[in-house]
Amino acid sequence: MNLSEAKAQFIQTWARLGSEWGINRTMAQVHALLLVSENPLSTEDVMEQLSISRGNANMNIRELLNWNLVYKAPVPGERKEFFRAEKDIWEVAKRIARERKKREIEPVLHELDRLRKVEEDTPEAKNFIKTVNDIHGFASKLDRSVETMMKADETWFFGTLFKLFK
Amino acid sequence: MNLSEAKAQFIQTWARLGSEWGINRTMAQVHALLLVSENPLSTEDVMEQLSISRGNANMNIRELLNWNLVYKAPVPGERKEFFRAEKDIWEVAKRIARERKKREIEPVLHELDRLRKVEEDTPEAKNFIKTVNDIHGFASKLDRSVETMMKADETWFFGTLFKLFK
DNA sequence: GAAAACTTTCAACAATTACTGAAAGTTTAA
DNA sequence: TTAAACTTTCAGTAATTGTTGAAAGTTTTC
Repeated sequence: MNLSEAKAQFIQTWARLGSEWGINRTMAQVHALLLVSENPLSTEDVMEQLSISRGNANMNIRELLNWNLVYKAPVPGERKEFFRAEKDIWEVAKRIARERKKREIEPVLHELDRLRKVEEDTPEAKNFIKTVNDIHGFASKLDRSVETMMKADETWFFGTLFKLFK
Repeated sequence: MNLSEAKAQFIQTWARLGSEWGINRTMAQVHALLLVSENPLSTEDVMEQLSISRGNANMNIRELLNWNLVYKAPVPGERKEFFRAEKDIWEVAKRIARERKKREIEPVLHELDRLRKVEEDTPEAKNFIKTVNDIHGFASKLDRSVETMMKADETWFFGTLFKLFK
């Protein structure tokens, strides 16, 4: 297998994974493309290499900047903007975790907390509250674990995890 | 807030969370409905309570059975099938993790492994291989952690995790 | 063994989500 | 200050994904 073939397949794999986890297919493709590009790319490069429109490229690059997965990379002597991806995969994982936690988990935790306050005293209501409570408790433990992970260092994190799980 | 209102909102919240994580909205709704239902429900109950068609109800219930998140619950004297959800939230988490790991993570790991075998010796190829290697390594550590989690007990798991992260 | 009770399938349709491309907006340099 | 270089927006369109409902399939009962 040659390099450009392998790169193309990597982009596809990454895109499929992304879309299975609720991340826009094209955003994942752009991310993958930048991950495997030696040098920073411009919007036009991305458009060409993925055969997508200017608007689409722009939107997805912007979104990747929001997620902090991609940086602007000024190229001396060029007026155009260039972009490069964060390549430290532990950083990437932490940033994705941070973003999804903030956008998706925290609102749910808040909502569940609200739902615990059902004002009925029937056995049925008690049962409902128990279910919601259980989920809330679990989700906040998970939330706190992610929080901690985000402050930790990869080697330490997995190292300790593995010793633990021996 | 009264109970039926709260249940309806719980179903909505669960459905939103599901769709943000790549799970079909209706499947999540059905799951949520069964989670907050005292007694097992029949396909017809689900159809009515969520205003969905027979085909749709059937498909999503079947899928939930595949994920092991829902059981058939024979009701004595009834010919119809009834269903109830697994309510132990730690079990639910493990089963979702198991299913997604199997369906989505493992194929990616396998694919990444294949991509490491680029047959070129340029610096560019070396760089590509490094990126793929890093991701592969990270993903398999994660994979193994999930594996371990699935064998563990909730109290022990979070207990140890928290002591660790003190 | 046939009809009633129930479950599953699937082609047509509907809803949702993503993309395009042209126009508007912004920045830069002379 | 203006025109060139570049970026962003967004209404219309396309692609994808999910749903319906009627027909086919299956199981149970008598």
